[in-house]
Amino acid sequence: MKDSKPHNWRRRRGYHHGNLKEVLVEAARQLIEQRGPEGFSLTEAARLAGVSAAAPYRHFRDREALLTEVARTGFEHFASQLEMAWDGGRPSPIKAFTNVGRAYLTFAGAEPASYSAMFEAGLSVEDSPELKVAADRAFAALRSASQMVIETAPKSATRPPGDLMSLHIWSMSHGVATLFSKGKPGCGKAPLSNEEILETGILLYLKGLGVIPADQ
Amino acid sequence: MKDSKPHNWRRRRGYHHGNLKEVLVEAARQLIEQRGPEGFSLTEAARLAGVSAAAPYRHFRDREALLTEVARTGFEHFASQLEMAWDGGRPSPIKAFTNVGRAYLTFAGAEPASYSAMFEAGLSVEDSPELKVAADRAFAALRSASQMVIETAPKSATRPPGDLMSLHIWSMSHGVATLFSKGKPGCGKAPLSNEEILETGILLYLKGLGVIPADQ
DNA sequence: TCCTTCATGTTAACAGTTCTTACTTCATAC
DNA sequence: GTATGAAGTAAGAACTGTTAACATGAAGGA
Repeated sequence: MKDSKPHNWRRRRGYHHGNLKEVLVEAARQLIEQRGPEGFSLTEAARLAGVSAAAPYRHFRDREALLTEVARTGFEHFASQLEMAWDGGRPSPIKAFTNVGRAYLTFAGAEPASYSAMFEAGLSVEDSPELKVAADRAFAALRSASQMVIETAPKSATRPPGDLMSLHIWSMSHGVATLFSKGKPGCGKAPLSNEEILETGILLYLKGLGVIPADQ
Repeated sequence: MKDSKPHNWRRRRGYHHGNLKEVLVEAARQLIEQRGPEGFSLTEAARLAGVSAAAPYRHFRDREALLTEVARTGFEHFASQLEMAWDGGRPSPIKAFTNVGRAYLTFAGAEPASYSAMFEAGLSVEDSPELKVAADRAFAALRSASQMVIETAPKSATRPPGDLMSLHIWSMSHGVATLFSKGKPGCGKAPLSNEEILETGILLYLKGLGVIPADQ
């Protein structure tokens, strides 16, 4: 669906499935997209994968373990997208930074199930070291980009630490990504697209930082 | 818990409960706080209210109807808090505006169940007119405050429409409120409190607007 | 004062669904 | 040709939402 290499989706050549683990993760994603992170069932994921209800237990200890795997792979993919968008700050830090913002929304829109497993499923990072590693990688991308943007500001300007700036940007991105979707409480009052809302917001924030001249 | 008048919580003087509807809503809030919006059960809410599993159907058509009521009353309360914090723009629009931001976080922290029913439960505003009314009231508070702040900006500055500004502020507030809590993926990297993160973010945004002098 | 009415409870049951385990069977790699 | 990993089958125990039929008791009119 998003990967270049084909998944052999639901293709089994015999008794053994072959790649049940990946297929279960993908099935879980489909279900989460429909019913939300708490509403998906291990049994139904198995059914969707064309396999018995007990089969998943060969690959996942728990229902929660599958959910965690969805979140983990989501963070991995998320991090890749952000890093790619940042592209080392090319062509310019500011331009690259807005690209990161766009990439954030693109990911949230293209993989809503991953996104909600990552941020709305109530998983704790402390429960799984692998999850923490993947999450940290994504945040590191945001933080290093923020840091580099800040350093382009004139010395006279107020320069908050890169950590803080990345939290600001992250918050606004997350807010835009989760609030303004179909049917959500705040929808309808926005004649603009998510991308436009976030981009104008980031631009104003960057002006406040002094990174962008105020009269632009 | 948050109201001045006592609820007669779980007090029944006979066969009839007296105020079962309110008590069920409050019970649902407790459960949602523990298990999330999708994880609460009508049966368990009834049990918590000290009443049979069928009793709630006298007051709510559905499981979802109860969830909707949690969200609706949440929005009502939310709107009140925001309006109170804004206080007509006193003592100054900027000060009042940061008060609104603080009130936003206070509400999300004090009533996490309401908040998640309002924004993370996947309820559609279109399904219930009453829900829409309550939600609109909250957003109106945010929008009128934004509008008034914008009008204090010098004419030379870029002045986005109040609608757009309120979406920016709402996004950042929602992001801060939902991202940086105990155990959440992004927690731990923040040596600052939610309030500090949001306040510094809003201040930088307002500088970008030209509402606050840049060298402050 | 009594008797009816009716909103509000209760009990009981149906029809699903889920998670999870124990044991069995298959097919592949060594 | 067998060890082993990966599926299937079956079953238990627990929930759930929801409905139907019955019980209660407070309010108000006769």
